[in-house]
Amino acid sequence: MDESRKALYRARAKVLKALAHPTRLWMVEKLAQGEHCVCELLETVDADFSTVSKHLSVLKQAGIVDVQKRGKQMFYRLKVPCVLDFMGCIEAVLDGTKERLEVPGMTMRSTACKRCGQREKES
Amino acid sequence: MDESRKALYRARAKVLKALAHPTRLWMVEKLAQGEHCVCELLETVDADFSTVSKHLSVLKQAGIVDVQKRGKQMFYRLKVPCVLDFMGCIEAVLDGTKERLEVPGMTMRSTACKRCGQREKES
DNA sequence: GGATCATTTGGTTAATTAGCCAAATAAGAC
DNA sequence: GTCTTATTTGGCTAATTAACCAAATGATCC
Repeated sequence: MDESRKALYRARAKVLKALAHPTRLWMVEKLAQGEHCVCELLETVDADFSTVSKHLSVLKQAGIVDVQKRGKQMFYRLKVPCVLDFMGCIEAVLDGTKERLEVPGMTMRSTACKRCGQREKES
Repeated sequence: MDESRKALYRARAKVLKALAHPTRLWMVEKLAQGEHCVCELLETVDADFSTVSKHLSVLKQAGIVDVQKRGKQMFYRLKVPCVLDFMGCIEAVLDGTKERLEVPGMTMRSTACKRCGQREKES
């Protein structure tokens, strides 16, 4: 794998990592309903002001949310709403069985793996 | 937010966290093409055998992949293929502009936030 | 049985992340 | 200008995670 490809996967992982926190997931759903200032989010979250602010900055850095200053307040909004679509699949993972349908003839494949040489090398 | 709701968000975050690593993302795509044993994945990854194994176990624990032992080998396969659908949206996040279309009338909202009391409390 | 191959587990260290507190900014309000 | 109010930044500590190495397991082969 070349370096630019690695960089791509690193970048993708970073976006997922930004989402991969319960509080941030909650905030994303909240922001999906419309923009909110930090103090509004704070109310629903039971954490320190600075903690909430840092979570938001993680989401902003990742490019998931947007922020706009108006008066004394910072208004955050969901910039890329398609992240909400992840939830359905995540639920499927959690259910753990939804996609389990074993296709009976498809399970067997080669058993060769002496130093893994006997199988086709894919990209 | 009640405890069971918190638990839900924690569970969802855990699934995302399992995906949120460049090597694991790569493996998921690889496994989307069909099952692979650990040594095959190892070849494409440039990491220690035990590191690869641990990454796979994170994915398995999260419920994203499945494993089946045949002979000496462990064959991993993607259990919930819909996680691949995340990539399109992740790319949109990375592009950072795709979904930016400002709806002009929608930006303004209340400016009231004295201790955040003046705005409706949503769930 | 012993040897070998494929993989996992345990231990260690370094790096990253989450949380809180306190201090710093920044924009009004007075 | 000073005084709030809203938010961010800078430590700090505790917890989690990633990587490697070495040892352990488990299956097959002889």
